[in-house]
Amino acid sequence: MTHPWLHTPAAQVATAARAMLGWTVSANGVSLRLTEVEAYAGTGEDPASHAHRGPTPRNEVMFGPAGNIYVYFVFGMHWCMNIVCGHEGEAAAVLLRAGEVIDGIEVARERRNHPPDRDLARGPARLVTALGLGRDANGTSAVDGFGPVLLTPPSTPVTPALIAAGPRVGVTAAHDVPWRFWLEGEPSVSPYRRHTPRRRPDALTGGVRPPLAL
DNA sequence: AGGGTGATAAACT
DNA sequence: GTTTATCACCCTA
Repeated sequence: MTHPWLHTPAAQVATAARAMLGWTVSANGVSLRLTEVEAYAGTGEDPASHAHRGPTPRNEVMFGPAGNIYVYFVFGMHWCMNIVCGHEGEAAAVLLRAGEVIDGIEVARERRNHPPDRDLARGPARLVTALGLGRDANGTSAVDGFGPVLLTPPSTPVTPALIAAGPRVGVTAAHDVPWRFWLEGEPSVSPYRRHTPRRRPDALTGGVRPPLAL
């Protein structure tokens, strides 16, 4: 079995996520070694998951076969990608948060407008940009060889002692669930950022607000 | 090193 | 109308 996590039930998506560290993602002439991922479970189980409230047009791919890619659009400008896990009909996915470029680095540098190398795929939206992907990859397979993306096992397995876990980045709900996994000591791992509530701009009234009572 | 914030649009209530 | 699984850039140290 070359892709053991493909047959892992959705309830064990965290195990699947750990198992994906060190794997290679290739697309459009760039290959990355995954250094950071996050697990998201399904309906009713994980308030931070897009599938928490059941199927919608956006998240329907999460309910499909494992190995497919779920791409979503956030903050009006960024694309992020997941690998779907769990059996068909269950919703679970692993968000690809960061990777180390191991092939096609010149292409990646151009796509990302020449940042420091460790930032090329440091963060989920940067990772998608470095791979030259977007909306079109949604629903394609990362394992059958016919889609734009190919996910392949590491040549040398990850050292288990290097795997660290902690809370997921930027999520509003379930911010204590330690379902973010990364490889300790990798420069490409994104810095942890807790969700910061944003105050909306004051409407019409000129922005006068009463002093905050502490 | 770390914290604040503007940009910007689709999904959801 | 509100929220958002982010990033780049600017500010204080």
